[in-house]
Amino acid sequence: MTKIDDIMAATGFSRTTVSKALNDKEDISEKTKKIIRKAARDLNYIPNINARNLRIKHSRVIALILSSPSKESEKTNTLYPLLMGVNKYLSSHGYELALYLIDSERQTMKSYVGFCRERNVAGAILVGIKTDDDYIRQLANSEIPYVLIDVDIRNTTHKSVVKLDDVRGAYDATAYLLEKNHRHIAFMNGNKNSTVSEERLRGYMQAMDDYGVFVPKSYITYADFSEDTARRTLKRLITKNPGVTAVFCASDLMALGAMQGARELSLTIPADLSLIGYDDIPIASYVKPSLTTISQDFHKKGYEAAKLITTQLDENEDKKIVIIPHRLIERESVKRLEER
Amino acid sequence: MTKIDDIMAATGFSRTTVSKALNDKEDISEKTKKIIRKAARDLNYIPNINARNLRIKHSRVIALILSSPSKESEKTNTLYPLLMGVNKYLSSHGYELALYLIDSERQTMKSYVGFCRERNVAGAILVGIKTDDDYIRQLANSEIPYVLIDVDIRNTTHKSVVKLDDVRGAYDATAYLLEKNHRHIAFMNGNKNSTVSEERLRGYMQAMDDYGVFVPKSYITYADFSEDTARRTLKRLITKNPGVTAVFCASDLMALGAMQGARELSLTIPADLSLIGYDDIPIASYVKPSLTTISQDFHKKGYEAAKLITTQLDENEDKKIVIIPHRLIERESVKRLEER
DNA sequence: CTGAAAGCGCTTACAG
DNA sequence: CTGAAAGCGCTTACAG
Repeated sequence: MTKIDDIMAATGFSRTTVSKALNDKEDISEKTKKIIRKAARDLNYIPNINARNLRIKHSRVIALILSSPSKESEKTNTLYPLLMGVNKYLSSHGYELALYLIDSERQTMKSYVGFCRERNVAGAILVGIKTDDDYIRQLANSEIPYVLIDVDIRNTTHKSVVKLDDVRGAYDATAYLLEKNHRHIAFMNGNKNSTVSEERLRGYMQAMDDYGVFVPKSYITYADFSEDTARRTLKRLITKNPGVTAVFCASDLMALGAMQGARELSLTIPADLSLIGYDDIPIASYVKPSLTTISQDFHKKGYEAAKLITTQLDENEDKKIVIIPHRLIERESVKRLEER
Repeated sequence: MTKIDDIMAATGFSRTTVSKALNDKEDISEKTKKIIRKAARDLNYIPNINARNLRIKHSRVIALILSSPSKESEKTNTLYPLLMGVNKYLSSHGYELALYLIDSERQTMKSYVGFCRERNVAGAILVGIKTDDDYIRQLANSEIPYVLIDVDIRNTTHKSVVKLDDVRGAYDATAYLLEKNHRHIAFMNGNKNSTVSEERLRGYMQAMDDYGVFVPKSYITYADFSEDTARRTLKRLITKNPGVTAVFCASDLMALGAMQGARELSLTIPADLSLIGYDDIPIASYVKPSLTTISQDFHKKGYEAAKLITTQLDENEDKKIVIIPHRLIERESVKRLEER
């Protein structure tokens, strides 16, 4: 492994000059830089990042902290494009990525903060953490800059978040159903401790309210973003409320479970029951009937989060909230009802 | 940030002793270790990995090098479970992961070797690299230990590989079709420069041969693992060979494309044409008709690759080839033909 | 525009 | 069982 001293020996310049030339500093003449760069190339020089980071006392690495129930995320595949988005921005802006996957078996894992400190990360991106997560508070209280994806820590105005306008997204989904003349619209939500679920509930309620439709308490259910829970929840919901003509599910995976549950009740979709999802995962367009849903751009989410954290670091930009646009994808799972 | 010197000051022990105690070396008394560990905890000590790696001149980081045409892999979602598998093994064995995603726009990227050298990685896992890839040779010629997933470098016996028995997998798929009395079985392969494609072709040919079925040249097509190419390829294939009753596709994604192509030809699956895939991606069980396929365990692939590279590193174990089992999943896309 | 020197936080051969 | 000292490969204030 060649190091700076080898280039120093080869060119006759001092260690200082070699280092500065390699880093393209202003106070080195072009001529010198050329000589040194050539020598570096000839000697196949590759800088030692550990030494560099140790010396400058910070690094250009961003931690991406993913908390994912693995089984589910293998089906939804939302994290992979997100990861690609983060990587795309980072790798083209001289940053590195440190992945921290939170396993279901949490015990082996150090805290995020420990992970970040150990490797001197410059900043962190947190995704899919529940609002009641303990570590998230730790990070918020540490000196490590971070941006949140889809989460929102309460009682703190000083933060950066990348998210959808989930109130609006849920509103759009519900309004779509209402426009198709559905009135008995149930809502299958995810998890009470998740920011997106809270917002989607608000959007649903608001749309129903705007259309002057009363929402019975029993229309609102929670299935924890799980496919199988959704299947069982749907059966219970419809059995208790046979009048329901449409269900808005807060995720496509739950909509898939609901589809299965409906099948088990011998209900045809959309003839007997209309379904609308959220996310637009790949499976959504392949199921029969294909799933009408609110589409979101996971790649962009990751990309924007990476951009946000790095510009905050590099340009000392202020913390802010970035909204990723969503859009309704009309497919086959919703039926228009006759006006009464 | 507390460092070793702070613990040294707090406990009165030397830097050497503190370091050794923290690393649980044998030649430090239990009593001393206890004192030092407590101080470390109290002071919230977190070791600086950069300093450590710099000093020991190697690291416990494994590079995972993924080359993925992003659009396709968002649908197949095979890389995410693989990543989880790698991470699971590594994180529970004191190793770290450095992700290197090869973008379609290659130009910005350094070579793998450069990436690995820069951060002093202990070893690398390469997945999905074509056999004609240039960088792969570079790595093979470097001193960096590596294991390959699904690829096989020719003319080198000294290597570690994690893969399926793809000859057998393809054989099983083809034999299944033959057992269902199909005789006009076409094969839609991936890419000529991929190890898996070569093996799957061999398996297909071998099965056809074992059953004494002649294979016309025009039955063998290549669709580059792309869904849309598969769609077009199937239409061309069937138009040219209307006698074909079944197609074995070397990936589920291609089978999905073939399904679409068949639909465009007004062919019903499996009534008019039987289809079998490879991989068992999540979508396979959700399409209508659901896809009969060869299932592989991507999580295990990653896990085993990580295990292989680290045991080679730690225990100086020999290079070897690990075979991940496959299994045929019977679903709805294949029809049994009447015996003639 | 260039160079000598110090130091980032750790580990480890060596001596006792 | 413990410690003093050197050094991993870099960057950067400082001096010239």
